[in-house]
Amino acid sequence: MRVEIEKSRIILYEPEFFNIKDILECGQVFRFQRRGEGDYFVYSLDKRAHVYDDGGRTIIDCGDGRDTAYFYNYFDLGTDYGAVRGNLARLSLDNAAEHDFLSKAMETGRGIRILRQDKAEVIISFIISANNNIKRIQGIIERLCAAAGENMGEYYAFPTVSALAKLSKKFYNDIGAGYRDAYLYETVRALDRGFDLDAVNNADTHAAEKLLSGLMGVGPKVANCILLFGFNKFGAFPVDTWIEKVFTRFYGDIKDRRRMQRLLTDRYGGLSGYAQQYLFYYARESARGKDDENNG
DNA sequence: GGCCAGGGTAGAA
DNA sequence: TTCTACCATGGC
Repeated sequence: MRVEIEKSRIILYEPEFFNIKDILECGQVFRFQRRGEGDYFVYSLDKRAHVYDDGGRTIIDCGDGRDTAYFYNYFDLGTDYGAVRGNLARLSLDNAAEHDFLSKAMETGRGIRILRQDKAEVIISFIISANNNIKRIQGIIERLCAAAGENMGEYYAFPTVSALAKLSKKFYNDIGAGYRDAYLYETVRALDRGFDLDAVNNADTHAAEKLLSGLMGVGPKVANCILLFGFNKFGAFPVDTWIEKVFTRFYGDIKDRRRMQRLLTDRYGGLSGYAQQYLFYYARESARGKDDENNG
């Protein structure tokens, strides 16, 4: 993929492993808006990019040019996904059924890239995500931004940690967070008091998971999401209800999520996070397909 | 209208 | 260390 960087735009020519729908709708990020086919706004912290397909090109319009480098890093444009996918495919060769399934998943999610998101934004977002559905998660985050984020004119920024720390537990309840209100209230205060994100960053995946678990509302699954999407530790493998469904197809007798995670990370090692995203997206998209069949 | 959603916590065993 | 009850809310 040829990447051309202008002042305020990044242009991708014939992108084989960049598809904005796959990237945004694979569940790693909640702040985006679909404008049409292959045409999205995506928001990160106080920034916004307009990403759209234009013939054989994809344009990433970063606004006024201040944020071009930010979004180059955000979309992780330096990583060679061809190489990642090749290596990943080899890791499941000893299990034909799983290999076949992962191959289909990688084809369905051909354009997925794992974003490099802001750590605090990911922590807050995935605490909200627990035992929740994506539509509702998006609504809660939207109300959070509108109420506590800076007004950027056409949209609201994600609130800063210090702004969040001024909010009451009742506030989180009022925006619809349900019983996660206390988790958000406590964790925001911990972050504001200087919870050591660098220590998490410098730790290996397992130690980092333990550190994050010290935050209220962060259990094994949410911690792995934070590690993958916020710290880009690719040895992480979040096991959620969708991964559970996939897993049961191949290892039906194992019910425990921690054991599933261990088995999968043993197989996929430092590429676990990539495998997880392909599998999650494929599982969800297939379920959507079935719904469409049932409804029509 | 009941089941489910990118589960976690606290307390018990 | 593992098991269980409980948790708010809205999408579908």
